[in-house]
Amino acid sequence: MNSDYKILLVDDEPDILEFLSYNLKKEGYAVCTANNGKEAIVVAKRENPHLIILDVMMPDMDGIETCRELRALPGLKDVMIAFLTARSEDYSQIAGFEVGADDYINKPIKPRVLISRITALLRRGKSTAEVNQKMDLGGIRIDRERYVVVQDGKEINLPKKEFELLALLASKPGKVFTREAILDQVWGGEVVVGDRTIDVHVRKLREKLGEDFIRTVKGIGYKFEF
Amino acid sequence: MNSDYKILLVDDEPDILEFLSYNLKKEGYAVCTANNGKEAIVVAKRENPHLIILDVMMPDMDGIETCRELRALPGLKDVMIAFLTARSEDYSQIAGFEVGADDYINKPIKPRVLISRITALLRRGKSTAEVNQKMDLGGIRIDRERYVVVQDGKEINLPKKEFELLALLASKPGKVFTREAILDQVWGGEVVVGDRTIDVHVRKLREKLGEDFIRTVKGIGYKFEF
DNA sequence: CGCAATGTTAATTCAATATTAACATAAGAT
DNA sequence: ATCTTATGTTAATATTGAATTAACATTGCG
Repeated sequence: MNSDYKILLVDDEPDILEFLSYNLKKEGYAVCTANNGKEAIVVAKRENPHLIILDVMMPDMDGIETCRELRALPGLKDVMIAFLTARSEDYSQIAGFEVGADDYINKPIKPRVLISRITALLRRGKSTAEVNQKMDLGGIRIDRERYVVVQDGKEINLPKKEFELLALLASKPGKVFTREAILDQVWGGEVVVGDRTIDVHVRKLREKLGEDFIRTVKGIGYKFEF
Repeated sequence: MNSDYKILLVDDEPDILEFLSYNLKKEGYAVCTANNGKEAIVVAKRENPHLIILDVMMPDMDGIETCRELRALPGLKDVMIAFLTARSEDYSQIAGFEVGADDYINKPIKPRVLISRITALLRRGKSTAEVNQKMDLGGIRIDRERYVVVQDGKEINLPKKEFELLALLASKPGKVFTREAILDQVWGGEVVVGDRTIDVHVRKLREKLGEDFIRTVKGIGYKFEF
């Protein structure tokens, strides 16, 4: 489903906001909006969208300027940014790309083109967004891309099941995962394995990482803590 | 200097080819041309350009089809491809993005916009394209241009598949590439070859470079490390 | 205490990968 | 074209190391 993606629309004209919002929601995207540049920055910080669509012509702070400020925010380095321009404004295409835009979209907007364009943009952005699947907790970093766990700078290579188990527990530190849930997530629904299997994997993780990271909650399951 | 970048222009109208070529060369880009889709594929394979600009409307094989075939070539996964379209042909924008285009450029073409656009495109592609020029890692240098691998000063000639496999793994040292990803990148999407084929190529690389450069991550894939 | 849940270790099973050699195909040479 | 060699692929078999289990030990809560 497209709702994996959140899109922030920024335009001073409510009609356009409405029109875009309607079309994007219909495709299943999560949509949030802002009426001007200042608001856009606030919302962007809060919502962390995957894509921001900026009208170039706006009072006070125009799209170019907004884009520049957005790009300066640490968390928003990897967001895709597209500009909305009137067909004739060539100058803004130039300025836009210089300021770090990923695409521009001409008005008047045709829904089919819009959607197609956005799909392409998000697909392109995915590569970098996906890379950031790293977690960092209590001196331990789980690096999915390289498939290693880094503890105090040392790389630890874990076999698949151990890695996935650790990743699951660490994905919500403090939360207790029942054995059932663990089997379901790490092993996959249908697989049936013996009772002691999880314990053994936990043992190995404790050997490799230290005894204190995974805690047993008797009668319930296991949790990661640091 | 811009001449780090090679651009392939494809159009059936000599005038346009001439016009674009002139403007791009003036900016310092290396330019090569083709008059139709078939020719484009031949030239692209030979020249390995960073960016291909394709006219959508061409006799025989149109831009969309050409793009599809280009994308299917293993060596050209990372090329940037831009389409040249008449302003009205919205349909081609849709089809174009679906087929893996990175941008489209409207006719009539204004030099300033063209250059700005191309700069942006190349910058975007840089991450992957530039890396593929020359990499230097742990005593190994991969020289795409000369298609050789240099290890401790010695030149090693690798067959195509071995070279591409090594180049892929080395393009992101440490990153684990799944077999699926490897097949997709090195062999190309449609081709179906057995799983053991990859192993055999890995073995040959290990024979030639040493056992320790390619590490297998059981259940996941392979990674390059040094 | 007694019992059920969890821990531990080592042995076993099993699946993924490695290896080799045979076969197929493409590229170059004559 | 035909021969020749380099490259690519497959199939059969071996090997490795991860995953699982079995057997027994320990814990901790009612």
